[in-house]
Amino acid sequence: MTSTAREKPGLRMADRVYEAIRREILDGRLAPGEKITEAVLAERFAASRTPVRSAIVRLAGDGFVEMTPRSGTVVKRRTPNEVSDIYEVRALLESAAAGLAAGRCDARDLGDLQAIQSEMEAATAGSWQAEDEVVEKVSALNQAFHQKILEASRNATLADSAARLMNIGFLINTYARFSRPEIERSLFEHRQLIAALTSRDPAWAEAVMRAHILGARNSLAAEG
Amino acid sequence: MTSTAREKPGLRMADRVYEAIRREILDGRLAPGEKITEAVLAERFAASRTPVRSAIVRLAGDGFVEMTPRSGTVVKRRTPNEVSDIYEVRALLESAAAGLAAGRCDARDLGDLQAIQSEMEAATAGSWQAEDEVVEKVSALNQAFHQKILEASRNATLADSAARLMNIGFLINTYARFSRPEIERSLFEHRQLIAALTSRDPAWAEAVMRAHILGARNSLAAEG
DNA sequence: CGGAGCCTCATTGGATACAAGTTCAAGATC
DNA sequence: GATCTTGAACTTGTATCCAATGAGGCTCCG
Repeated sequence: MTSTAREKPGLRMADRVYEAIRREILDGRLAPGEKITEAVLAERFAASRTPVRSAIVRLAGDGFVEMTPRSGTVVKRRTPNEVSDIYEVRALLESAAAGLAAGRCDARDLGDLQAIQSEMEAATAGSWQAEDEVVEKVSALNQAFHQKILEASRNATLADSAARLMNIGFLINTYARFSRPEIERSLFEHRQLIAALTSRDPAWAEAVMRAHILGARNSLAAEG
Repeated sequence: MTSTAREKPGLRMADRVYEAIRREILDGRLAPGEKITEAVLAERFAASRTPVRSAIVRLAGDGFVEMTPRSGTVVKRRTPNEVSDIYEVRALLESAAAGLAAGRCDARDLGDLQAIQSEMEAATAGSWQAEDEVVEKVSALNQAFHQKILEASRNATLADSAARLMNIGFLINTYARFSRPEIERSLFEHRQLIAALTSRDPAWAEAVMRAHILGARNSLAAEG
């Protein structure tokens, strides 16, 4: 897996820094184009430059930042075209994953997916929460849903390639992607996806997933 | 780009070490499962542990090695199934790239491809060379050919994802993939690919590329 | 007043020193 | 005899230190 670290969370400073910087980028607290200086981050996380440096190297490998040899590191900018390209490749990979999953998933997978779906619907229905919390929760569950399907494809390489792109894609305008109408659409399409997987229909699953992702791309292009 | 460094090649020790280790893995001089110790590599490359460590972190990100927190690093093993999975995803990505390239490539791209093809045929025809040299040359040209088509797809994300897999895939049994009959088949299919691109036929290009890669997977499974 | 060259300074890259954890083996105990 | 314990050496992870280089500002000249 590319970026899931489930080891004891207090041990490697480099990992904590990696996650922290990644979160700051995803949250927009580190804006695209912004310069990153190792010493500043080191002080912010109460660490030395060594683990910060290691984290930055990893982030560069994941495509979050860009290191230029002796000049410095900046958060990578992405043009609308690049974003569109990312979604295109995601559509390709994840639709293939959905098709495979339709032929390979078991009852447990389907149960997990249904559980995620239920939680997502509950989170959406809960109108007492602040909209920000809803968006955050939905975003996390959405990611879990897609991840689960990738797993169910039983092709680790495919899952990893797609997960990489998912992570990068999520740094763009989460709020536009999860406005209320978008959430409704997402819920509907996820239901379809579960139906397709349950009925073991690869072509259907593939098509729904492709439509799901390309639809997201389109709404992103319209609003972003 | 993931792993192309075209800056002045004497400046960053970390990059030189990265390339060196990567080559050793691709050449099989570092075997899958073998343990990597930073101090050893540091001495071998006349460097300190710092750049070696940086290189290892990058290699882990690229999927060449596996770091376990305080235990050590080993060259990643791949089961035949994983290899098959890699080829499956490559087929998916590169066939899509070929399809896009058919609609987007220009005369310059086609010229470059033709040049690579000619060089490859020349290398094959030259029977005075040692077989090892032929294989090495053909392997490099083959990689260049595929890379060129990825470029011509004009989708950097797609190109990067596929290139990543290509690099990983090439560490497996280069010699089986480039036995004489395989080279002949490769040359033939590359010719078809150029024809499809030249006639701007996306469906054809896509199909040929898919057949090309899945064929390679099959012959690899048969011999490896 | 504007531009080119130099110079200082901030920042990155590498080396070394140190701390902490893991593995492996030898020994003791059941 | 097998297993658990304990200890020592090795290896990784982090901190600090030093060198080298790119960037920005300042001055001097046109």
